Amino acid sequence: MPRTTRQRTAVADLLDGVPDFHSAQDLHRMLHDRGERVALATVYRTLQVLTDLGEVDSVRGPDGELRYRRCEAEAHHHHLVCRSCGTTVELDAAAVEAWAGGIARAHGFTDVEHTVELFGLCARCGSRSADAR
Amino acid sequence: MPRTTRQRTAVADLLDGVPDFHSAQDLHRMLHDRGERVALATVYRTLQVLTDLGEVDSVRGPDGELRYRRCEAEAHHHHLVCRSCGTTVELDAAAVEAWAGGIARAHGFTDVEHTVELFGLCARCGSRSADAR
DNA sequence: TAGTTCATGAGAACTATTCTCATTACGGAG
DNA sequence: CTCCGTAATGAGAATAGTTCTCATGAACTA
Repeated sequence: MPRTTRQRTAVADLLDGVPDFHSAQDLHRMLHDRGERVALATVYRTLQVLTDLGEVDSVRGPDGELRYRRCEAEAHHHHLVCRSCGTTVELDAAAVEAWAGGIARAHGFTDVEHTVELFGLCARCGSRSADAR
Repeated sequence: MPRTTRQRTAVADLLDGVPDFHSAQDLHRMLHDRGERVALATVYRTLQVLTDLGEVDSVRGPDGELRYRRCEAEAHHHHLVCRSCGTTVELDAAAVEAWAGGIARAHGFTDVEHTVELFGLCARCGSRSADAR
């Protein structure tokens, strides 16, 4: 029985407005910049709740930090994230799903979940950093 | 110019003796139990060095903790890890590699790296937990 | 409107990992 | 075989992200 609070709403609204993945800390900063007063711990709690409800999507970046985003596709899916600017492409990876399931079954594993995330430099960031070098 | 020290050797030997993935903390504990006196920081440093040398393999578990293991396959590969007992199967995922590369290219991404890990319950642990319920 | 209970805020607490820096000890040169 | 320069170590402090505690505040419900 989740309760509708000002903070909960603020976080949800924020997520509706920003594309791509952001860390809890980032989101907290954004809320603060918007003038919303929400404690960091509350942001974490809310993100957890939303994730449990399946309304938010989370991935762990290469540095181990969790990043969240309003989930757009309904089904299970994966991401291609720009390491530099955070731009995200949602992938429908039926091929990978099938592969993962098959492999797991072949090895006698059950109750399988998988992590598949791609990180790279998007076209824009890629050309920019090429200049820098 | 890496230097061969008692600690380095101890960690390498330990890794040779244990299959499956273990956290740095676990490895440190094991060393301690073996009577080897190696500082935790040194374990971390050594694992980093070995990882850079490609002699050790690391994956980030669902909890975000890094787990290490002596790398068996030479090339880049992925894992199927039992959530319960840690048993690991090394996967040669040429199919996934190709898929990842293709997807990334299709979206204009470069310098792509990917994370693909499967977690589940191995045959043994699966049947055991079925009893428990 | 009153009361119950879930949610919040603030900061402490935790966990994993990295860093600092004084001290130790490889390993090549002589 | 010893001497030395320098990389490696130990111990604990420092970081970063995240979770927990607990007193206080605000949503629903009757």
